[in-house]
Amino acid sequence: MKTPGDTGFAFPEWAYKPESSPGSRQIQLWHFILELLRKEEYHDVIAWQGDYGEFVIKDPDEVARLWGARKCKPQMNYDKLSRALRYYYNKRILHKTKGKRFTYKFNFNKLVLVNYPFIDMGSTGSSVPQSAPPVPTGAGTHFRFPPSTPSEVLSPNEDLRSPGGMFSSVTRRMARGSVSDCSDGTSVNSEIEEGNSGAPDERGERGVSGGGGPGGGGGYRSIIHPRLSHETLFRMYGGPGPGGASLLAPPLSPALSMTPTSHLPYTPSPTLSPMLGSHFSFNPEDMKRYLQAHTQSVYNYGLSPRAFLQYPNIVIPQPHRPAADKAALNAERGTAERAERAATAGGERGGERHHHPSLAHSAHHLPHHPHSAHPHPHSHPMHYPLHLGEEPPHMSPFKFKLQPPPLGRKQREGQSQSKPRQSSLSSGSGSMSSTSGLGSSLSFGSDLSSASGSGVISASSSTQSLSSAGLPKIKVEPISDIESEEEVEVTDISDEDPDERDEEYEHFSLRHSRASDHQQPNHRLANGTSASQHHEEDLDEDVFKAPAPPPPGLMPFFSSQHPHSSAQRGLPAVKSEPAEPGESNTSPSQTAATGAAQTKCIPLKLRFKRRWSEDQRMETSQEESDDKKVRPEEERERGKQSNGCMEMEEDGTGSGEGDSPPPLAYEGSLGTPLASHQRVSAELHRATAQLSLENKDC
DNA sequence: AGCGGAACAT
DNA sequence: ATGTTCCGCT
Repeated sequence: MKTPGDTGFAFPEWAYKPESSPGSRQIQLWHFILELLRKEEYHDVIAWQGDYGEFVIKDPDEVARLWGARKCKPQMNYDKLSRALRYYYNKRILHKTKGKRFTYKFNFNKLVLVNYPFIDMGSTGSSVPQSAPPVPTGAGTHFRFPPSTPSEVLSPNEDLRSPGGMFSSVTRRMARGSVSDCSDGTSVNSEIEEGNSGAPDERGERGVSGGGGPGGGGGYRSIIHPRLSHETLFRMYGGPGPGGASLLAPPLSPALSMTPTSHLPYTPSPTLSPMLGSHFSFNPEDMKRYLQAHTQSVYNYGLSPRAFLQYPNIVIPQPHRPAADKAALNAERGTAERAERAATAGGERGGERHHHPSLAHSAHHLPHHPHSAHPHPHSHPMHYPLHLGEEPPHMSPFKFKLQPPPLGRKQREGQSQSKPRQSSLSSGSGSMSSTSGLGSSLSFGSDLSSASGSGVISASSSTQSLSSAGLPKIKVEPISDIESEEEVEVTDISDEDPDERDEEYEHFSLRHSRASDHQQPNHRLANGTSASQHHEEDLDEDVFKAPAPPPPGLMPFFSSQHPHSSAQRGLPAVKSEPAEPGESNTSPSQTAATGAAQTKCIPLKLRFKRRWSEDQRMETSQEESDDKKVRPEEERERGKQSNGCMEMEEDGTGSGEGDSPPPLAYEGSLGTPLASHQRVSAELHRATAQLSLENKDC
């Protein structure tokens, strides 16, 4: 069966294209870069090197060529490509490693969230290699880092296993889609494939083990997305099945598992990530680690709001807490296996720094089982989202900056002069749709929309469709606000987010703003002042600590009390409908009852605001610039011309998505009825599946 | 090399 | 929204 999704359900776009944003569905440069990085074949042109996420472009021209090929822009050169990379600075996706030529560093925090929201940062995974970015694999489980080997990333097989093994990597094989996107077939891919070739079949080939069942086996990659069996997924996420009430219960992100004790903590299957196949995937564990290590708090960073939106469940680690806590968190999910291996416990961070790829350092210990009970109040790692526990409603004076509508060049032009470049006249006027986003943002049901970006408000198409389609309810989002961020804190970046700021800020920031941080109206300041003087690091740290209000029972996420906050903002807290805000269900049970309940509530959209800091944290400090923002918005629509490039076609591998929709259930609402949940799940599944395909156009 | 503004393109 | 293309400044 197809799920509705197939048909037409609207699904969260993000699902399809995590990376790409709303508007563009094409492959994004960072994505492409990751693809290259993961492939050994390209190590001579680009490779991980240095700290986490750091990579060096050994052959700029070649990279540019490849990129140009992928985008059908033969004129591409490093100068242009680098310009594009520079745009990532503001987005925090990437940073330049100062002092090293052609060396940049990914800010996985951001990426992760975006792509794999479900990741819980709480846990750690295994060790990390060095620079390689994390790859999320499955949902729930863990993350791993792909060391330098690209291939691994691609192939999920490894995942199945455990991280440890994978590291070794060696495998390579495939490239297939690696690059993923679509078409690489064309140029890039082709090249890639050359290397190894065979792409085409990966599916069959690998075989995988998986076991699982999905239908056929499909291989490794497939394991996850395309064909995940529903069962599996469900299980993981808590399936709908008879027993599985999990869905209901805590709607968390799939990945996280539901805590409810019930059963299925995570599932047996190791990998499942929905997205894996498609683009590059990060391992969750790795990511976590990465994140933790670097950032620790999500809060700080701000993930992009969008990212969270979709996954309300994400658990974010609590802010600042010492390692210990973290560890605990991590543990939760932990698969025992990993844990064992890790054994080390110690040093996460420190270890990381090393550059050994090996996993040795990994360490995370796992203390307890995932679902076992945990004493810690707020620490439930996976399951519940972070803040739940604590989020006070606060609103603090953050700095959100709202910006007035930008004006742009267009205006400028108008005023000032004509454009130099083109003589034509476009009509300029008109269109600024962009602004819309800011203001509103309410997304209701569809996360996706928000996710997508522009969506903010949007209800636009996607949303609508949802609603219309029938999914309307899914929404789940209601809470999102709540979640929000609570923590968000600050970090330096504070400012930066111009773009999002609005949107997101509104939601969460405001709302929660919090008490905790009280400190700072402006993050930075605060730090400086009170906290410390150091630069970034301090900031981060501060950040971490800052918040912390923990009253245990307090956090009503959104539901309970939202009044103030939400009210203020005007957001409708309830976007969705069905839900349940109030109290709804909290029943549950188990363990964390309270917590859990709250948890459930978790908002869908969690969005955090601030972002990045992390990067900086590292060594370079570059951060200062946060403010900039990019955003020109103007959209003019002028004529468009077509280009003609098309080249390719790729293998088609992909396709498999149609069928099985893996359900990820994360819905978030607490009270939401099962049905809704299920739906959501289904949708998610679908989305996931599709993810793989993601791109393909050109 | 690298940065970033602008205008233009999708 | 994400690049691409130019280009001037460091």
